[in-house]
Amino acid sequence: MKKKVTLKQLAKELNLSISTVSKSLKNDPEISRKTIVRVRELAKFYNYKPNALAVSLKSSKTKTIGVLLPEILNNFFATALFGIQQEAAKEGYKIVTCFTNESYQKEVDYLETLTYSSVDGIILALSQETQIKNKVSHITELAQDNIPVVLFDRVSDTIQCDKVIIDDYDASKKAVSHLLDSGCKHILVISTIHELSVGKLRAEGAQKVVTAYTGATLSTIEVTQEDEGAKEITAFLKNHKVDGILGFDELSVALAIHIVNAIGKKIPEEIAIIGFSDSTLSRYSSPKITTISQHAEELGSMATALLLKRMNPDTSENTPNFTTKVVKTSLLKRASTR
Amino acid sequence: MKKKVTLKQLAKELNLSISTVSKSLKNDPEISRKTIVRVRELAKFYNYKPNALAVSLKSSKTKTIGVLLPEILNNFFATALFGIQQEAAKEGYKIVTCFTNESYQKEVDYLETLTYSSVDGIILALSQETQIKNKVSHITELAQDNIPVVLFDRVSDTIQCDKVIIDDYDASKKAVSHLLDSGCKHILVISTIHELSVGKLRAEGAQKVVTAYTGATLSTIEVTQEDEGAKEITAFLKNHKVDGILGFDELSVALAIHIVNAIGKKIPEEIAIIGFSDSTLSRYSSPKITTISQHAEELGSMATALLLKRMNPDTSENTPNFTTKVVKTSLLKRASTR
DNA sequence: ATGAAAGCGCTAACAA
DNA sequence: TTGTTAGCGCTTTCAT
Repeated sequence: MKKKVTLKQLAKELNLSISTVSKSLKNDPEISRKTIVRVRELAKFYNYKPNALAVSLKSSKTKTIGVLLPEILNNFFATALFGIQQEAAKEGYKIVTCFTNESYQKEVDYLETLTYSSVDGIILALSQETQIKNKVSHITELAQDNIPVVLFDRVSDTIQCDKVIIDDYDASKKAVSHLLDSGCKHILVISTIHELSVGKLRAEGAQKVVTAYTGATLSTIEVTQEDEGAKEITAFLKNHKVDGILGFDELSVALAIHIVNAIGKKIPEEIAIIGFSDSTLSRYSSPKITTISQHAEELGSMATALLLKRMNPDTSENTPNFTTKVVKTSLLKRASTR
Repeated sequence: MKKKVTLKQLAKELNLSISTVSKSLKNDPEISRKTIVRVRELAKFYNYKPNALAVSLKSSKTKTIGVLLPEILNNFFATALFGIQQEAAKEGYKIVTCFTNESYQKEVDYLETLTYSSVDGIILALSQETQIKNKVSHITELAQDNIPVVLFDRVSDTIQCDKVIIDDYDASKKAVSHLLDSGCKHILVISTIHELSVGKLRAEGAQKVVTAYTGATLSTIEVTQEDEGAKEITAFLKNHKVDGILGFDELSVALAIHIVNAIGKKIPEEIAIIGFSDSTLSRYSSPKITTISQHAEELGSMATALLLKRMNPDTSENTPNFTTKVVKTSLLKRASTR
């Protein structure tokens, strides 16, 4: 069994003191060239790596970021996570990830676990339950522990911190405008996220555009339970004229596609579909689904970059105020809209 | 700014020694009831939590599991990750996750990062490049560092460790049998994972069944580049009689669905489709796609359970030999097959 | 029943 | 140029 080599062992073998060895490995100029070379050679021979735990204990830095996501079985968050991990790795940071399953209590518990296992900072998208309850003291308290937080996508005005969001309101306007411009008169919005900040913004944006166009009707179906929602949508499509559907989230889009196909309506001739989720489903459906691209990976990497800057501030400048970065979405025109 | 409380501070405030405080918090019987109560009360008052770093340094345990995945934008691995995190959390373990993007070098690098930041164990699915090169010394060497590893899904015979896999060979037989039983005569297999262990096993299984049925033809298209693959599949379907398709992976299934729809063939009447991936695409396609369920979440949680057992062996028993758990897949019959 | 002291592996101020 | 020492926060053995 290969034991991990420590400074102590190197020092002993070289007949030097521990501190000399430590300094040599840092190329400290106060150590002689000759000694440095000797030390580094032996260190390389043994493949010495400093014990990260000891370094962390000493420095109170762990080079670890805590990531708290509402769910992972969701293209958006999975993609964001990917962006986070990639960006973190660039700077030598690791990520510890937990999933709250949209539960407030889990969010509280995991946050505690993360802070007490000493992550240097936290990236977080609020759980649905947290947004509904609007209880965020578990997050604001992090400031007292001096742990920087970056919120992304699911944010809260009550929390003072750096944030990265998309332009939900505008994106939704963009989507509805696209439908109307292509001749849709009767738009149906489907949402499973009406309780979320992003869902509300999207609803407002959609309504805004429709109101501006006289004569147009905006109906909304808020889905809470998948089966019931599916029935409701099916019934609605049978009993109302609908020629365009906007799905606010992955599940809504999936339901829309499935049901429109099931009742035998042609996409986009009879019903156009546009969605907020760029999942495999959207990309490989027939026709391919027009999508608002949320740039999830960029969202993740921007959140990480912000956090890294907050954790390692430029000594030259004074601490900048909290910013909210808004990532512009783009309309990925595909075949499900005219 | 709230500072984290330490034993030292508690001791000072209580006029006790650090060790007494430490023992009290552990309910050490050699400490008087009265003292224990006093200590615990003050600890609760300050919401004392032991510094995880210090504990880890002392105990050489971090309560952290390193997880190395080939990719995350993939329903299978995302689901497995979910299972891993859930199971780990049950025992108070955190997970540090990295994505190799199927790259050997990244796998090597991340593995080094993980081991030197002292994870207690590692859960890993080999990258594609690693399986092709069959270079696994970076993994076998972990044994020398006494870091237990559990491989899942993408495994290697060269590596001696606990493993969790699915019955790829049987699953594939099951899938092909299902197609043949329902009347398919000309089956096309599509695979983007022909270089992977799992892909090879699935290929063997499929071939086996077809060989057993005289007269049936098994054709295979191995897709390396998506666009070219799509063309190849399209051409093949035009020039050959195909009445059943088996997709070995998420992309293959997606391509199959998309192309069959695009060329206007009816599913399942003209072409039946069955796949190995239970993504949103499969579940919300019209018709819904018959799928081999890989029980990804269970795979993840089993891998974690195995690792936990290996890291915290029962003192009563002697160390068990390495095991390979095989998770039985099941056929999720849906509407894309007859 | 309580405390002193050593040590996990490292850094850094200070001494020599 | 090199070494000594103290200390990060905790556990644990061994006094008292």
